[in-house]
Amino acid sequence: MARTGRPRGFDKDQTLARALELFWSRGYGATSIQDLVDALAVERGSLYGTFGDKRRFYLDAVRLYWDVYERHLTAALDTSPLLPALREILTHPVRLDELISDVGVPHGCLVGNTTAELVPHDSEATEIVTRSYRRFTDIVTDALRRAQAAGEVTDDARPEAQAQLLLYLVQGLSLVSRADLDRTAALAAIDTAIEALRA
Amino acid sequence: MARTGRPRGFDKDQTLARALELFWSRGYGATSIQDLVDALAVERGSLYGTFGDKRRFYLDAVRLYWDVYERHLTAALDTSPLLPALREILTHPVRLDELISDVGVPHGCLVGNTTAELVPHDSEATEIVTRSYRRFTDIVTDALRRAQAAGEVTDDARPEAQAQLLLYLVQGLSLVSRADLDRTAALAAIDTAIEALRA
DNA sequence: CAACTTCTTGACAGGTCGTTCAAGAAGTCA
DNA sequence: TGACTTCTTGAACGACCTGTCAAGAAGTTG
Repeated sequence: MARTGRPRGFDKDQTLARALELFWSRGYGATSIQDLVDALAVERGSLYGTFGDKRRFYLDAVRLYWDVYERHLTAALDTSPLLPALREILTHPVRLDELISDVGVPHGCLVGNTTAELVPHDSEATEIVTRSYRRFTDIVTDALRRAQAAGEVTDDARPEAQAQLLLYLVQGLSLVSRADLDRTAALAAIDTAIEALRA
Repeated sequence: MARTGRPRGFDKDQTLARALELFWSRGYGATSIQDLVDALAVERGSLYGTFGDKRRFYLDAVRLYWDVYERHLTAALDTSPLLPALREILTHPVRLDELISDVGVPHGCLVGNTTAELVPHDSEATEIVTRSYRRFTDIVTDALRRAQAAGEVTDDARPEAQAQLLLYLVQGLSLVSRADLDRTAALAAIDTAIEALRA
């Protein structure tokens, strides 16, 4: 049963991806529907018809953000030795190629930004970010467990605790780098953390 | 030269402190002037007359927050051995007594929240949070330098890098704990970090 | 072709927001 | 007391915001 009626004049996935960029750099509250209409070249009614209200639109963007990130994370950590890959993941927020806004400053992690702005008073947002954090620690814990077994990573601490620490590190780094992107200091801190994990 | 005219009917400092609480738990955008009027029992005109506009009011609250925190930090780290005191500082965001909103969830660090919501598009906010981060790392660096000299903390890494790492850790912890306050996991991660610092 | 369905457009409604202001209240000072 | 200064009060303003909707446009189907 093919869809009948007038076809959409824009690509839904691509529009969501571009909305994600906007939400990411400006935040939820500071991004108005009018901003989206202007940036996406899609009229209000079409946005509402396609994505529902603003909150749903935003949460869909956050979900998309996390899905992409999780795929990247899983793929990157499926390797040995682990520590170089881990270092790569941690330095992600301070690299300028992928995570930069037009003013030349990284805009952090969208999940973290959502945590600051919508959690805990928005329960659906809380659920999304909580699940994202859990998945991060699960994926990293698995990788660390393998690396401990291989003798690459110290077993002075449990992999769960190490993974939780790395979650805090990457979130803190993402946040602080919005204000104060000192790449040298950031890389030195990351290297310190990586070295502390070495067996 | 004594001030003439009708005296203020409320305490300025105390009102700012209570506004800080509100801004802290709800964020800048989600706290309306009406919310402040209701919570502080001070009419709009008086707030504007005393504190200027909303943004100035908020930034003053952030400055107050940081001043209090910095005094606490400096005093707490002026001790030996350092690591127990450092552990105390790091666990601060997950303790419920001082940093909890009415729904029983910590609301993070106001400086970090400001970073997520107002940085980088508000230059004055950016300046405040950047300075706060710098002061944190300066204070912690000094303490670590002393503790390295005393043989308590490892000198495998430079104290600057260790301090930067601790900044990321405490900011990440504050943020993530808003969504997912697993005290056991948080404490295990903190202990892992502290042990990695031990000589 | 005509009937039908869906998408697009942009004006509009209704609410909330930050901010201002004029009039009255409550002090100080001479 | 009267002049002066500052604070308080709450109504009002204009801007902006999210969300809706009716009319037209553009496809599909038979």
